[in-house]
Amino acid sequence: MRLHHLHVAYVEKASSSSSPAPSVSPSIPGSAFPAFAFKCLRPLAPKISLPEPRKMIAPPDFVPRARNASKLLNYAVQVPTAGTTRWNPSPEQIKVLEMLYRGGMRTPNSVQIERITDELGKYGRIEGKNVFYWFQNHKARERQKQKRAALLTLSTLDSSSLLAANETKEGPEKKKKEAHDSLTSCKRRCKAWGDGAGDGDAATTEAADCTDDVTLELFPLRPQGKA
Amino acid sequence: MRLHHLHVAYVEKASSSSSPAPSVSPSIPGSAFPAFAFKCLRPLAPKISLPEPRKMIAPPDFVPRARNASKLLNYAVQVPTAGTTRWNPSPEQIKVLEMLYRGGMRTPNSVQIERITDELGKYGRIEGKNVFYWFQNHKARERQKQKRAALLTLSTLDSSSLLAANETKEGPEKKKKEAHDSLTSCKRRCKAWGDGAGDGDAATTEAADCTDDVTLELFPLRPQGKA
DNA sequence: GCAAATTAATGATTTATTCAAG
DNA sequence: CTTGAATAAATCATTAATTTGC
Repeated sequence: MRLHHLHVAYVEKASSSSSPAPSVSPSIPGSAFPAFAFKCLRPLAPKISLPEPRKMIAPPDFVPRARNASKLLNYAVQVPTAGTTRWNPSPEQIKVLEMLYRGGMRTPNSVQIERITDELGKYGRIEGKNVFYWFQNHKARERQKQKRAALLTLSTLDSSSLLAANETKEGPEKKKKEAHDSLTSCKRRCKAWGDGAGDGDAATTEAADCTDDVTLELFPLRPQGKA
Repeated sequence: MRLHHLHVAYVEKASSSSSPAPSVSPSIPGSAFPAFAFKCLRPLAPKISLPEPRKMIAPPDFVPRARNASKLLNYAVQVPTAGTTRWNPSPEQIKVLEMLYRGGMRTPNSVQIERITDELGKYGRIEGKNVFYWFQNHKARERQKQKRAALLTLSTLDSSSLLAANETKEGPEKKKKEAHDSLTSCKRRCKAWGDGAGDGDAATTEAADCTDDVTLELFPLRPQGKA
């Protein structure tokens, strides 16, 4: 009954970082979006326009994980030539991302990610997945930070049981698994963030309508358009 | 000093299965692979060949979840024309998927997914994400089924404490969070399932080399090639 | 002062849990 | 109730800080 949204991945230009010019690197070729930048195109059958096109998660790459391979068999791991490993966000990028986060953005949709990626691309190599991951991780870690602080506060003004001995050096100390949404009661708050319903060829959707509860514009610098 | 791997997304061919002569729903347009079908290609810099090219998850679609959207604002959700909502696997599809699962496949890589999707496309509408999700869910649910059975067995032959009252109607009953890998000791067994390291243009990798501990061929019916 | 060893942050995956369509 | 779809939590792995020995 819904539309089917075909997701079209558009390739990134492949060899992009030949001359990174690290700090601000203006010329990040292509690579606007890795792959998960698919948008919902043809419904596969003449469907009506959904309320929203249903999102879609992007499954992993299916390639098995190579846990500590590089460590185990580190034979001649030469040339750290250009940064090609994991994304290393520049201060500007982090600043903007945090601004957006504080603005209330939790899980940006494809259009938003595209914008953000495009914008942050000015400050260094970045891909859509980086933006996505950043929000995922940041959200999660802010939450757990808050949680920790919360129950530490509770315990402090409750019985002062000195549970500070927990994280002396033990990072993952079994976790409490409690207080899932106690303090951070804003569980699933503003889940409706834009739409991402790029219908068919209308890829130029504004996506600036997300006036949910935050009034922060995505990128005031770039109201619209690609240029 | 590490090596880096750049992951390059490759576009899907869009309309590959133009005339599959399917048994059930004939006109499945393209959609051989959604987007998460990227593979790790060139390292962007002359890196040495990794043990394996590092996988890459495919971040969700970024479109916010529409939990009960269609229910909340179900204004004129007309025409249930053709099934376009969620994938409804045909018996043949399920049969093949279960066969593959029993064969040992847990998380197929992109090449495998592509194949499976393409193959199962003969039996009805299907997308790569469906295959991916199926394996995810099936794995998870088989695991929890096994876990449940395991500790139920234990409790039965231990003290017969009748903990069956737990899941009368309460699906998510806080979970035990215990016995993470007690009975299902095969934790992360055959994680090495193929490679997905389609090197460069050699997209016609066999992907039939995964002779890990299962000898089941992916699709004996279709040894290789698209046609 | 620098480079190897160690620790802390955090980017990237995988797994578990939840939601809702059929 | 089953199960496809999506999100959140947990986990892993890599990179930057930091420390230590020279």
